[in-house]
Amino acid sequence: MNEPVTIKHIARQLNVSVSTVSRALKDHPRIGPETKARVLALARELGYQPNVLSLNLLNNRSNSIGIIVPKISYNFYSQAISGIEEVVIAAGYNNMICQSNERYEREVANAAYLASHRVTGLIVSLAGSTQSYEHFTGLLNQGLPLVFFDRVCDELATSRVIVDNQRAAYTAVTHLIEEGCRRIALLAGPPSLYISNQRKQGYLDALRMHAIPLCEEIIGHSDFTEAGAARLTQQLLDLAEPPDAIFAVSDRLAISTMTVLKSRGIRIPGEVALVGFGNDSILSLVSPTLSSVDQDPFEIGKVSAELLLRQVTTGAAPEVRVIATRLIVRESSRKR
Amino acid sequence: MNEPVTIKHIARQLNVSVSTVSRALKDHPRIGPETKARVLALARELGYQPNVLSLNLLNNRSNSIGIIVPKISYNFYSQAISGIEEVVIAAGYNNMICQSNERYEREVANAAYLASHRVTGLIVSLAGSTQSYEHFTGLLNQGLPLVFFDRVCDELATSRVIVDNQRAAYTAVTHLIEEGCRRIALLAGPPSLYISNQRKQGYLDALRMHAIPLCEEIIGHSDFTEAGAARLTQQLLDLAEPPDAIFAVSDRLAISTMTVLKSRGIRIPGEVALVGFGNDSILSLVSPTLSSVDQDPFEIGKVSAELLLRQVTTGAAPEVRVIATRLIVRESSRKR
DNA sequence: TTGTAAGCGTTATCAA
DNA sequence: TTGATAACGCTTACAA
Repeated sequence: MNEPVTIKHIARQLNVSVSTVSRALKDHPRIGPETKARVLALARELGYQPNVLSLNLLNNRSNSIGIIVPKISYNFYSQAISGIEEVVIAAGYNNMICQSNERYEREVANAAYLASHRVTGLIVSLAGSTQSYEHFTGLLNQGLPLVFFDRVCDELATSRVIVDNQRAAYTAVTHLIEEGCRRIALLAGPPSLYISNQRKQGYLDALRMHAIPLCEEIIGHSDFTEAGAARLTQQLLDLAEPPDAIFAVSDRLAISTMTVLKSRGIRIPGEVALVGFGNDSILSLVSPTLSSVDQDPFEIGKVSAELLLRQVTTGAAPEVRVIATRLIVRESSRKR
Repeated sequence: MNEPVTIKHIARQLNVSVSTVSRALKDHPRIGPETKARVLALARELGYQPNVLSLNLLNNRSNSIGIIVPKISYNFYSQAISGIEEVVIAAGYNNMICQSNERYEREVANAAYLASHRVTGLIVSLAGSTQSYEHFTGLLNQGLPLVFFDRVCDELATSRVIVDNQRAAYTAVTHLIEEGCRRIALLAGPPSLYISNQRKQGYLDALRMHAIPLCEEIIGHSDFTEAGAARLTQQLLDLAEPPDAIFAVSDRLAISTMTVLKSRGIRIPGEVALVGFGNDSILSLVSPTLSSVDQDPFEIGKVSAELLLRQVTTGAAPEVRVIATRLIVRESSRKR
């Protein structure tokens, strides 16, 4: 039960003051070379580790970046986190990862937790149920740098890293139209989320551009959960006139949809074509392989971290970055 | 840029001392009801949030549990983390999640980072490359409660949450034998890892029990990466006498193996049967669906957290828990 | 070159 | 019932 070594221990053993020890350890100029050597030697011998808590208290600021994502188990987010991590660690910071589990209350708690730890900045993707942003406005007013990615908040003047959701959705739906689909259902996300609306807008654009009449009954808003997607899919299939294609605004929804389609013996893409969003690594392994919009989550994470660190170190203004997407066509939507 | 409110601000505004404010906020008995009301009112109005850093420094202990896993993107670990989180949050703690990325150096850095934040305890699954444990022995000697799960260290006297790897592997290999396979390859993990050896032992047991001769050339040790598994699979298939089944000690390895088999046009399970370990949610979606050993990662996480918290609160002794597994037979190993 | 002392935000102890 | 003070580990003017 040897308790942690502090500079006090070192000072006492060496019969010098704590400030001398501090200076020796910090490469301070005004210190005798011999004293310095003695301190460093003993510090090493005792396995001295600076107490981060006290340093953070002193600076009123920790050396960590806070990350809040809906769920780390979502492939997209764990990859984005890896991207963030690469940049953050190279810059000498650490990161504190939190998941909201898609719940607003957890997101609020996470934000408070990270703020109370005086993180250097915050990188956030919103929970599906989040509809108000006071838990962030307060922090912004305190001057805490904040970067949203993927599920961003467009009401706050922060950096944002997004893909061109509207264009990507437009491309995906146009692809379905070109494959001959005419009754294309949309499996959307919660209307409260910006990206959800953007993707829906792209869907609407594509229909309009190709003079396909809009039909509200084949547009379903999910809560981004598998269960919700499955329920909506069942409803779509039970319609008098079921769709001949489904565009799901996330891969998890698409997978859930696929499971339902298969369980009802519906051929993909023969009877119903399917396109997802996110290009999860799973998609090329399932059968049929699933078409999707590739978003490069690792890159999105990296850029998010870069924007945040730039804001921290150079005081740069918030910035919006749009990352390129591309449609990956696989079996689930190839009808000819 | 309004800076965080402290008890000093409140004290000054109310013309009382900081200790009075502290007492009011902490429901201390010796405080005038009127003063208390005034303090609470102002604290609420100003949006006072206690400074966690100073509290942690004072107690030399944070209110968080540290978690180190090889990769949060591995389905097994993100689910285990969710299990841990459920218990930890219900008990009023937070958690700090770190990933070693399978690298020993990151694991050491993570351990130091979490220790320096004076986490209440540590829940760890080892990196594939970890072969020495000094980064943990020091912390143990400082009295930091430590629980290993999944990839545990059997050289340290800590709590451990594992499955009966040897028995599970035995069952899986026996299943392959019963399906008629006679030349069963083992795709093992790094020999430095305890679980890797346990699973290998189960494999050996099964062969011996069924009088199947052991053949060293069809036993390959991977580093738990997809690339490594793919390389080993290629080698196995290039043998003069390739295997008629492969038992991979992790689902990621199995998936990688499956990809190679498919790319070479080898029928599963017709020519080569395949069984994985972990029962990743992906397995029922791939084609053919993959047999695997189910480990219940959520439960493993929960139990790990429970053991840790018990140790923290009641000073209970370290304990080893074995979680039940079951073999899930799917298409990839069903030959009749 | 080294030491003293204040301070970061909070709580606990002691005194008033 | 309240206030002053020390302490947690560390850094940094300022003094010596």
